[in-house]
Amino acid sequence: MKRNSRLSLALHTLGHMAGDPDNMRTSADIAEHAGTNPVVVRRVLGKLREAGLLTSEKGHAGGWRLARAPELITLADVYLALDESLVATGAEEAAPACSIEHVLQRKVASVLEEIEHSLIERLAATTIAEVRGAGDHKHG
Amino acid sequence: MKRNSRLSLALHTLGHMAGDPDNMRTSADIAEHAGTNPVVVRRVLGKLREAGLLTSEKGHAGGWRLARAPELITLADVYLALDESLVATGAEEAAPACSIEHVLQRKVASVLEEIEHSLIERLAATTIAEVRGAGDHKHG
DNA sequence: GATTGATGCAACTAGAAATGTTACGTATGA
DNA sequence: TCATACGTAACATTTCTAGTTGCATCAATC
Repeated sequence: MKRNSRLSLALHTLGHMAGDPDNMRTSADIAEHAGTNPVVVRRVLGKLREAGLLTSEKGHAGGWRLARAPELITLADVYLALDESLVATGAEEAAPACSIEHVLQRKVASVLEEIEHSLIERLAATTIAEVRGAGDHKHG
Repeated sequence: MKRNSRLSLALHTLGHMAGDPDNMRTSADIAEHAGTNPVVVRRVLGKLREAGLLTSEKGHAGGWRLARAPELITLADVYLALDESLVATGAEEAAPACSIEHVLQRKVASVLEEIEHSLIERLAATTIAEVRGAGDHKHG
């Protein structure tokens, strides 16, 4: 796979679940559909569970399920749950040579943060239900 | 450095140049300011030159300079020049098992493309001049 | 209670992608 | 002619992510 596969995998899986929310799915099933490994699935879905988007159950009849209606899960929820940080960079070099440098560094960082915030706002405008099927064809 | 360092380096350098557009800078100078290597700088700035944002000159008095006023260079110009693709994923697995899978894959991809498009629109709303200093303090 | 089948988690491997580095060719001005 | 700076290729290093294996834990079923 390539970059952004976590986000892609998460959206893919949630989209599936949105079509049949009561159905419990195992990580093995999901992994096969997504063409990856069950452990990878559990890793990603574990993040979503921490964020309260999914629930999981152990044992014989265990598996994964949506924690709430797909109309109430936005792409921003997913993005934030995965700790993605697409545009914002982490901590840069601590102490630059001159103070102008320092000001510029902070300015660049703040601009990028602003962009990231705009991105999250945009993500919040789309729900998993919309990812599923634009609302026009339901799954029984 | 870490991820997104190309975009960060580009904005940093362009911000510097915006403060004194007539000054010619060498990749060695820029690299020292940014705490990296001249070759890396030339790599990144080369992309910006291809996009027409910068000009470079060889030889004794050579170096790098803005190709146009910083007010006319947007963050979208920079982003696109660097061939960044933050949210959109490339080609996925070609043929999924069932057709529902196929539809869902395309749907996820199209949603991500839409998000990326929104991001670029947002980036186009900010110029290098604004990155420099929010427009209130100029450099002579 | 034993078995089966699921998650949870840790450790390790593998591979890809980005950066960093060295070296050399080419062009330009002094 | 020489010093300087870009252009580029080749290679090394680092970092990130996915993939894999193994085992503990827990719950339903036999």
